Amino acid sequence: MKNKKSSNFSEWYTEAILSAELMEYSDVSGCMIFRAESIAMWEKIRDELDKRIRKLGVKNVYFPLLIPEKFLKKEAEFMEGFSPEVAWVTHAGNSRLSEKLAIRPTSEAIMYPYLAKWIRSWKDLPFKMNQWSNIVRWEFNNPVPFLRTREFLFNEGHTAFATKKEADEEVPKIMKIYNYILKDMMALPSYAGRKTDKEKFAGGLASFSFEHILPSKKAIQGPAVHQDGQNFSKAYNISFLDQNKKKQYVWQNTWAISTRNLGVMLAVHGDDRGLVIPPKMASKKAVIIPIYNKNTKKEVLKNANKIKKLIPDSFVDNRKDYSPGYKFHEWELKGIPLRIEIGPRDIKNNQVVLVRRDTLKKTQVKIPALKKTCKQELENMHKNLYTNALKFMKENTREAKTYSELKQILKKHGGFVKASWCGSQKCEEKIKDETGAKITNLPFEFQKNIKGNCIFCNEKAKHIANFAKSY
RNA sequence: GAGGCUGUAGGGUAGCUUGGCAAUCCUUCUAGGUUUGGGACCUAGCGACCCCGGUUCAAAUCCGGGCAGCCUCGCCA
Repeated sequence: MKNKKSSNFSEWYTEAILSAELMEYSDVSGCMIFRAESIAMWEKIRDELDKRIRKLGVKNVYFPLLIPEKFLKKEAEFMEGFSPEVAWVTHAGNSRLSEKLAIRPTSEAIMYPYLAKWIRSWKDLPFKMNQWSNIVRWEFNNPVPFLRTREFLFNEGHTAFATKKEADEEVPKIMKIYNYILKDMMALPSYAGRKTDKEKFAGGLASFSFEHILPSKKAIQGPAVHQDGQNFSKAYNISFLDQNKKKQYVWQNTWAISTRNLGVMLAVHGDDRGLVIPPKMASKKAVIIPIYNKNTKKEVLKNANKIKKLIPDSFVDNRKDYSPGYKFHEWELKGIPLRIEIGPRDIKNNQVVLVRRDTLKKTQVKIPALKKTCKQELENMHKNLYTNALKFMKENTREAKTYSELKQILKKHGGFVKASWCGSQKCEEKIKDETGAKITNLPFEFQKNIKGNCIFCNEKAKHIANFAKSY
């Protein structure tokens, strides 16, 4: 690694991801190549989410990539929110298409006309579907691996209910699943909360999100659940006859987690030696590095292979012509959670040298205890990564009692700033204009016993908001 | 979409101010040999001036335009 995380985060991040072979730039700016190891991580998220949403009765579907322009225009606010970054297909071969087709920036517009067709009766509800898709949002900002790619992957859950109550009840269930993925798989802390009306999803009623902090002390949005209310159902005429034969519009939710979160995870946990993959996200959890010479080679390799069988998701790096030191560096860069070194000296003592990627601490472990120790160390590593990340987030969450304090903290430290807010969009906008910080969300955990006055207008405060400059 | 900085082999670089390149060094890669407890060594080899124009006898170097990367700002997941 040429760059240090602490002194040059952006370049460290790009260097680590490219050299760990997770991603490659393609010739189309912003459209990046997700290489095998990053897709393997994405698949872990996918599998876990699938497993959990299936239990809620959600079924996977697949809708077309291309959306007719007229579909997209049905919901005005939504269209307006996305139109600057929609990519269009205008030609087939040399002939111009009679209607241009949008490459989906998200799938509401292609899904909902058909939902309108499929949902007729109260018996058709609730209707719960999910799609794993690639979408294109043609941003004009600098693309950054995972964090900002023009094409990215996400899940998009789309559910429809007969009543607002049912739609409301789904929100915490989905939030809980996302929280599991963030906290228990990716070792990522976050502030979960409600978006303000200004920041919510275009065309929706309310949005709930998880907000993370990057090492650069900027906030970045994680997964989100949007309550669309009846905005889309009215625009796309998704209605049903209720038990009283009365026409009703459905209440809808959408929810998503994207490949951006992989970037957040890599950025948060990595160090000056490269990436650190949280154990539950690593498809290879341990690398076994044999150390031998001509005379001991056979013996060492034999023992290394035995250990491979002992430790789940481990592999032996038996490449010739690479010194052990070279291999150490390579796997540290790639972030494999555990390294097991085994050489003649270890074999003699019936032990190995175990090194954890996060602490880099070496311990000698007797082979009979190795399986258990590895399992334990992987758990400890997960806890340690989460604890450190949480500590960083908390250290970078400050409280502002006055507006000038807010400005000062943002300027001096960055990160999140807790401050009381009256709830008016006017104050929110003015603060954003003047400081560059927006309300990332209104964290659930901050909303108890609200006292005091709005930091900006001094009216009675309704919320404690998290302000931050965001990615 | 606006501004600033940058662009030389797979990666990292020297050269650019003052045009003379037939392009420096390290690393990776390929072949062979010797090695292997924290990026081993020897020998041989492959590999680049972002693109398009212009100025000039001559352009990596100067000029114009594009594209791409990095950093701010707006927007987003």
